[in-house]
Amino acid sequence: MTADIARRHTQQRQVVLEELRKLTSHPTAAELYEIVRRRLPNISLATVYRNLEFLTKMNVIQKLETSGSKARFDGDVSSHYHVRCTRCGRVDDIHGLPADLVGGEVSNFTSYEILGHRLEFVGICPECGRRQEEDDVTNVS
Amino acid sequence: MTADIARRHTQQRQVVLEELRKLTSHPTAAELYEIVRRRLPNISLATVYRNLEFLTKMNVIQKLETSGSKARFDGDVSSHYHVRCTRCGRVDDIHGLPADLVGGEVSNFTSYEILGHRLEFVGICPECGRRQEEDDVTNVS
DNA sequence: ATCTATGCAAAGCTTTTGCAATCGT
DNA sequence: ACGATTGCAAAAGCTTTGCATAGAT
Repeated sequence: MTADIARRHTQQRQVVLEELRKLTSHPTAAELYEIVRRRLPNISLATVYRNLEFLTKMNVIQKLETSGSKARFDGDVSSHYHVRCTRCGRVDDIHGLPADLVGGEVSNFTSYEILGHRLEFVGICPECGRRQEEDDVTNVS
Repeated sequence: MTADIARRHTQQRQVVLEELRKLTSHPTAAELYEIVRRRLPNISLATVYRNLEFLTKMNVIQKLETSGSKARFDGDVSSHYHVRCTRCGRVDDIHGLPADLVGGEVSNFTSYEILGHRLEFVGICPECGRRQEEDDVTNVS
């Protein structure tokens, strides 16, 4: 059932995929490039972009383009939602939440043929929340 | 309750707002620029961007940045969801759907402090759907 | 041998910014 | 008069693309 991952099985494509799968941080192309570079110092950013696009089309990874100016990538293609921190931009998975959170009643309110939806939560990550509290204490004057 | 729209009440800002409010098409900055240009031929794209940003901050309009590479703008700030056509990129409002479609149960599944969510539906707009059917007929060979 | 994939550099596209001039108050 | 706003052009930031070379099957 797994899509065949590559027409040409190159080291670059393999390493891009492996490193992405090691991460739960949903990196941008540039972030992943820096990581992959530790194993393949001569790889180019363009190759990372091309492989990320290719793997997305093959449905081996997924591209998260809900908001923000940079696309982020997720090595986990199972359907799940994400939270984005409004302070630091970090993106995390939300596990356990039903993937069909948004019902089919939508079709009654539009003339579009609904194929799906994109949902992303926004909030403050624990780290930024903690930093906030520290600042609050520090700023008492 | 309306935020005061402008510190300086310029013609450019006024026309940008008026033209945006006439549209239900959620134009991009460049699209709106072309429209505004019909009334103010010398306006610059930068001014359109600056005013869209300003009006967004004033909460007079809203910026839709759910997906796609270009931001789109909505002269209607009431909270409502949108559908995006995967074929032509067009974005329409969905009216009548409860704005709190996505429940608060989310907090049980993440350590983030949840502030809100971005939800956008994707599908095929009536026009593209019709075009599809025509093509299907045409392509019978 | 063939044809995809890569690296590099350049280009593309959307958005932002520096600056001097202009306009609103 | 003062300072926000404008127009222009340049810059910035992310992503894509052309092209010759290298590499996979």
